[in-house]
Amino acid sequence: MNEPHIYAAIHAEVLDAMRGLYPALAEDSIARIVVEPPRDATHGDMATNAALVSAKPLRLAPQAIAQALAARLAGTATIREATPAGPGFVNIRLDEDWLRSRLPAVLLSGAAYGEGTIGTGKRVDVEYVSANPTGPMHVGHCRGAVVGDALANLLAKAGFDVTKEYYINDAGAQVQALAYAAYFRYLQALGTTMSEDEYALLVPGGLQYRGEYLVPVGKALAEAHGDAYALADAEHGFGLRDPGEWLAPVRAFTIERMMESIREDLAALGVTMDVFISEATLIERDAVTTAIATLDAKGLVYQGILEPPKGKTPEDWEPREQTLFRSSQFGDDTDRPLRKSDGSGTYFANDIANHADKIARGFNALVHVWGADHGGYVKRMQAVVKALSDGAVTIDIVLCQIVQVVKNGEPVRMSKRAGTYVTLADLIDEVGKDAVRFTMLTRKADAQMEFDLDKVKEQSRDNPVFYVQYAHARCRSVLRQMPDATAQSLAAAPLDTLTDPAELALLRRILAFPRMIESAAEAREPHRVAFYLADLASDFHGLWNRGREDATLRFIREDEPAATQARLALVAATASVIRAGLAVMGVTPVEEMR
RNA sequence: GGACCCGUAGCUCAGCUGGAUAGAGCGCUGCCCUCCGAAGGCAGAGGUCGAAGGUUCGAAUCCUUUCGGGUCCGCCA
Repeated sequence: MNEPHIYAAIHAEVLDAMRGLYPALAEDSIARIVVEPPRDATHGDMATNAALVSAKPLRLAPQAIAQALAARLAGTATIREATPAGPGFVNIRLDEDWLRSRLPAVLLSGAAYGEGTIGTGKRVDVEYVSANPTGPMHVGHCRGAVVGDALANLLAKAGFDVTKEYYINDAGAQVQALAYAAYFRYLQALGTTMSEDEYALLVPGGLQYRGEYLVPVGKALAEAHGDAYALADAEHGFGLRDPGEWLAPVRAFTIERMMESIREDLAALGVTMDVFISEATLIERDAVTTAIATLDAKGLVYQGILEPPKGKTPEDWEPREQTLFRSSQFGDDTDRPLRKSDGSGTYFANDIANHADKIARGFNALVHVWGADHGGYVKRMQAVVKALSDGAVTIDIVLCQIVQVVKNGEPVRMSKRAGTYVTLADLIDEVGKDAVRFTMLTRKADAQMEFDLDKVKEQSRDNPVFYVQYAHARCRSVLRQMPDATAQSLAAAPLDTLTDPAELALLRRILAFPRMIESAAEAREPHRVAFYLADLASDFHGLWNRGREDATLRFIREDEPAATQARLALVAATASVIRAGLAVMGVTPVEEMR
């Protein structure tokens, strides 16, 4: 069990002090007290708003409370100095001995450092990727995959019991069209002379998926079933047999193959799912009907007619009575249809079943990572979860904005026809899995991103992938020179020689890691890990560079074995924290730069 | 027409859920390598946080309006 991190420790001290000073202070005011790093580091290590938030309930001047609080906090073993400031802040300067004393625990906990407790006892389901199984994954899926995976890792790090989930859209018209496309490749494998365009005229919706990736599927079908699914045809050799005789098995076979390739792509990206949920299976289990019935029992389903969409009304719009869900009662703009005119469930209805299933599986919190094009879907899904769980289950939806791939300063156009379609596998081949993952996390999810293929491979200060990896490699290179130093031996080293501002800055950064994990998890923002690591790397490189001008600041000094041990402890802790952070991001640390 | 996301230094972006004099990298300017850790280092300039109102002790952050950019918008998934 980790001891509380430094912010939690000081927060507890501040609360104690406030309770001691003002026994009458209500708990809801106490709950608003925070301890944070001040924006300006010259103000100290931490600052608290305790006086500001309790001034009104106590009917006292904030400055007076700040005075009293500062007096009470100063001079403990942890706090060297507490001073009232500004409108009523109390600035806190930590005792440096205390800070140094926290380092051994970092070394000893190793990869576990930063594990938090905010998620303890909570089960969270993170659903991401969920690409339709109609073809290979492309860069458009990539950001969601990385963000979702890192977010899941982050939540696990913060103490949640996490399930990584992939929802397979294997029920609708898209996979039907996919099956027809695979069937064409099957006929080709048998030797049909029919052209794509001829075939397109024979099947509903035409030939929608013309990619080469279905060729092996067609071959496999031919190997497995011979010509049993085809019809001898004088003109082309082989032609279309009644779909009733082959469509279902061909569809199942093709989806299975597509999912295999998706799993491979994900594995190349370092993503492994815990659970795959099939939309078709939910329908077979009658989960959709059941879920709608549940909503109906709550009085949230009715027959009604929707207003036409505002603005551009579709040509063929006509008012129609439909089965609707009252999502507008939960903040959605309008109610939403549950059944198509043929009586089958809409995609939305199926997704309601999916969420009812999640809730039934006992999750306390649901998280989705979606592309920006699903933005319009957010409110209705939140409405569903609120309605089904009576507000007991939380749902957070992280929207990832578009990624623009740039090469040689030119945007790469995404076009299947022009052959400039960038698959995920291509991207990984080009820059490597680690660079892809790290780079995808160097923007917050809701900002658009440019993925510059050249920049990502660049070895310079402004490429954070390189910069962070380089810091780790430098740490490892120093440690390799002192092979006797282990985490255990370094954890026992006296640290009182660590007094240089650059050393202390690095130490403070290391000690801030658990708090960063906590707040990033709470905000569902994995990109913060990347920014933290860049800052940590910057502190480390800064210290390294100091050693260039001032030889007494080098890590290894033959004449000063004690100081060397202390610095190695700092270096080992730095490497350890970088590894812990990269682990959350799903990036493999490097031992040396090449 | 409506919904959602973004708008912060010349450029690319952070800003820890409302805190103090708004930060980083790149670029720019000026210094620093015959050698010792320069794929670099140090210092400096650069901002009415798109605009206008509002909420309060306090706003880049919350609300309203508005201007740009993006993603979408009834039985598609």
